[in-house]
Amino acid sequence: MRIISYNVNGIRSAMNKGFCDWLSTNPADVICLQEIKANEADIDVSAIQATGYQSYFFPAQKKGYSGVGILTRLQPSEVICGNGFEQSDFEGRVMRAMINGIQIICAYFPSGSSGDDRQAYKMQWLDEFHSYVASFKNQDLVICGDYNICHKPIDIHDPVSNKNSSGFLPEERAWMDKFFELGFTDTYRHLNDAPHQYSWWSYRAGARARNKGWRIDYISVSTTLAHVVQDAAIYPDIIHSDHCPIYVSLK
DNA sequence: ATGGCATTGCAACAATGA
Repeated sequence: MRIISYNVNGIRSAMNKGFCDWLSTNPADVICLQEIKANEADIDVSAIQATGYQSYFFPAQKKGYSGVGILTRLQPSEVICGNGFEQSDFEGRVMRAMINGIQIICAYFPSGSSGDDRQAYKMQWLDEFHSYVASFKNQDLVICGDYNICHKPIDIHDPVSNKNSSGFLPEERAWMDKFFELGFTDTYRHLNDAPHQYSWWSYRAGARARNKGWRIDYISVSTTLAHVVQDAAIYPDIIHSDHCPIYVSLK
């Protein structure tokens, strides 16, 4: 099974930049989307379906904000919106689909960049998400998403000047350690130790052209699944968003 | 330390993002 995670920064904006042409190339069997920033009624779903994907969306209650979605060429046996935490579900941050016997979770972790209150909420959300994934005892999980955290210095272009930046704070990086220790594997790092590999770049100051980025998007799998990870990739040349798609293929 | 850029809602800028 081939899986992609992609923060599209507004699915309508991405569709205006050729997102469906890219879908038509059949880039994966399942595509987890974050930051759709739209209600389903405002999305041209027929244009997506014409590329061969079924679509499921979980928008935020707040119009034009956050929201996640799953596009799939395979029939899910179950699709669940939300993870049971009130604020997270109000903001449309987590959904999951059971596909070919694997629980695929799509998550848009909060940003803490807009102020102390949002950073505090991010830390609360991380605690909640940890208990959510821990509740799937003995099940194989694939956790796709925009984690909004760089795990290690290799995952950010300038670890020194960003040492106090939300997304690279010690407590956030410690959460990533704890998350992986719970029994998950970072599929990209499992296969690749190359530096300068990023999935998000600021729109400002030509950051993307200069590859001044952050690796904040991940596809994690239950460590019991690590042996079936065939390939993992980042696609920085696919440009419909300030993030790029990331990819994994499972045997 | 600051600002820089983009999407969206809603019709002028405000909110948000990392």
